[in-house]
Amino acid sequence: MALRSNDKDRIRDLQFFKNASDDMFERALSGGFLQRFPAGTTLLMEGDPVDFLYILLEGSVELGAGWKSRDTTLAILKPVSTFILAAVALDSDALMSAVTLDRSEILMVPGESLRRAMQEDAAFGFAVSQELAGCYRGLVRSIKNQKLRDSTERLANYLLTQRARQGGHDEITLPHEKRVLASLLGMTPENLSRAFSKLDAQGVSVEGAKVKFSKVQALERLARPSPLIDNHFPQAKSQLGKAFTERQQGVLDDA
Amino acid sequence: MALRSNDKDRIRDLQFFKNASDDMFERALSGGFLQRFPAGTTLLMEGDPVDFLYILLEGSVELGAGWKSRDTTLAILKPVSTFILAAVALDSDALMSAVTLDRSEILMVPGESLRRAMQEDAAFGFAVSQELAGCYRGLVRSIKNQKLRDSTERLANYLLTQRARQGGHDEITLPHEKRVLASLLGMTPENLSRAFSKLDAQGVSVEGAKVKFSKVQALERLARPSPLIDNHFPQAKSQLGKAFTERQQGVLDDA
DNA sequence: TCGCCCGCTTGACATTTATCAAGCGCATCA
DNA sequence: TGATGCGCTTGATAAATGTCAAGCGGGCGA
Repeated sequence: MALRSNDKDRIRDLQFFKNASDDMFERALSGGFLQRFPAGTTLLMEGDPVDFLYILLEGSVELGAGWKSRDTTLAILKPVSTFILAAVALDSDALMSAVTLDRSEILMVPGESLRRAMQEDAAFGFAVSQELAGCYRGLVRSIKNQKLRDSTERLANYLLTQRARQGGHDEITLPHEKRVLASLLGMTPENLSRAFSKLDAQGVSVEGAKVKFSKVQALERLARPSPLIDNHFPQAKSQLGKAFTERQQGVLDDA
Repeated sequence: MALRSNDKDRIRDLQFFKNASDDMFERALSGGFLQRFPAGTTLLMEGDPVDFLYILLEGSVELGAGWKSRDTTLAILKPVSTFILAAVALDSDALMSAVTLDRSEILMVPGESLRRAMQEDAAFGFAVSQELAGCYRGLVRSIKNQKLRDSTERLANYLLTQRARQGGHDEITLPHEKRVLASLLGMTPENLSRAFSKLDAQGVSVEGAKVKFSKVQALERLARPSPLIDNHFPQAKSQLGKAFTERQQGVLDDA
C-alpha cells in the first residue's frame, strides 16, 4: 500500500519535516506506507529488530516493557508522535514494546530511507537530532518524576498536567483506563484508587473518568509542580513535535 | 584558554567526530577550551541555561536532580563522555545538575558552534543523532531498571554489570562511594547496606570497596540480567561513544 | 431482561523502603 | 597518640507500596 498524497500533506507539516526540501521529503518517506490497526494490536515487541520508524497519525499507542512477569507502561502517545526513532537511528533492537490502545492510523517509514535522508540532508538530520533531544528530555523528566516523588505526588502532578493541557478548567477527563494510568504512574490499580482517596483532602473528586478540582491551590501545594519535571505544555499538537514542546521551557506559567 | 593541539587529538578519535571533515572538526570546536576542575565542583545546576557542550576527558561527573528537599543521582560519567548534549541541541535549560566527583578535565564547546556544525555537515549531524539516540536508550534502560526491579535486584544487576565491565573476574572494585552508589540505584545508604547483606545468600561478600562473588550462578538467578535493560558492555572506551555501545545489542552474552 | 464479565474499589495483610538513632572503624590531624 | 569527623552499618520503628481476596456496578451479549 503506497502513500497517498493527502496522507503526505498531513505529515508534511511536522516540525520534523519542516526544513527538508521537497525532494528530501520524498526521499525520506520513500517506501513508507500508511497502516490502520485495531485496538490492542502489538506493533512491536521488546527485542525485535526495528525496520520502520512509526508515526502515529490517529489513535493512541502504549510503549511498555516487561521483566520477570512484571510489566510497566513507559509512555502513552497521542497523534502526532514519532516512536522508536532512537532504535531506527542506530539500526538496533527495540527496548520497548508498542501496542495500540485504540484503533490507530500509523505511518511506517523504512528505517533505511530515514537514515539515508539524515546523512544526505543536514537540515533534516538536525530536525531529527532535535526530535531525539526532545524525547531524551521527556525521559529525563520521567525518571525524575519516578525517583523523586511518591505515588500520590505523581498522581497529583499528573492531574495538574492534564488540567493545564485540557484548558485549565476545574474538570478534566482522564484520557485512559485507570489501570493504564496506574501502570504509567508506576503503581498498582489498587494504589491508584487509594491515592485518589488521599487527594480528597486536596479537593479532588473522581467519578468514572471525570475528575473535579475544588481546591486547586491545596493540590498545587502538595504536588509542587516544577518546569524541570513536568511539561504542562500540550504535547505534539498537530505540526509540533516533542522537540518543540521541549523548547517551550520557561514560557509556561506552571512553576 | 584556547584549545591545544594535543587536546584536539584526544577527541579527534571520538566516534562523534569520526566522520566529520577536518574543516568541520575545526569549526565544531571553534571557541572550545579545556578546563580543569577540582572534585566537588558544580558545573551546572538544574534550570541553568546551557551554553556549552561538555566532554569529559578525565575524572568523573555526577548528573543529578532534586525536588522538595530530595536528591537523586541520574548517572555517573566516566571519560570519554559527552553530557547535556540534548539541552545543547535544543538550546534550552538544563534538566539535570552536573557536579565533578573527582578532579576532572573537561572540554567545553560553545553550543552555538555545535549547532551550526550540525546544520552544515550532514555526516556530523548524523553522528550527533546517533549519540543522542544512544543516550536516549541508556535512559530507557534506566527507567525500566527503576520501575521493574526492587532495590536488591537493582544492586545485584549493578554488580553483575560491573563484573562484566571489569573483566568478568570474581572480585570487583566499586568505582564510587557507597552513598553515591545508593543514590544512583535509587535507594538510601542504609538500604544499600541491607541489600548487600541479603546478597550474602548469593555469595556476595563486601569489604570496603572490594566485592567478591562466590556463587555467580545464584546471583544471576536472582538478578536475571537482560540485554534489554542492562548494558554489560563497557561504556565510552576511549574512541567509542554511547551510540557505539548501544549498537552492541545482541553481541553480548549476558542474557 | 437476565446474567456474566470486567474494571474498579475496599479491606486486611505482607513486603519493601525510608527514617531516626546509635555505634563502629578508620583516616586525618593537632 | 588521642580526639575528631565521616562513611558506613545495624537495629527499631514508621511509612509506602504490593498482594490477595471479596464485593460492587455498569456494559454487553445471550
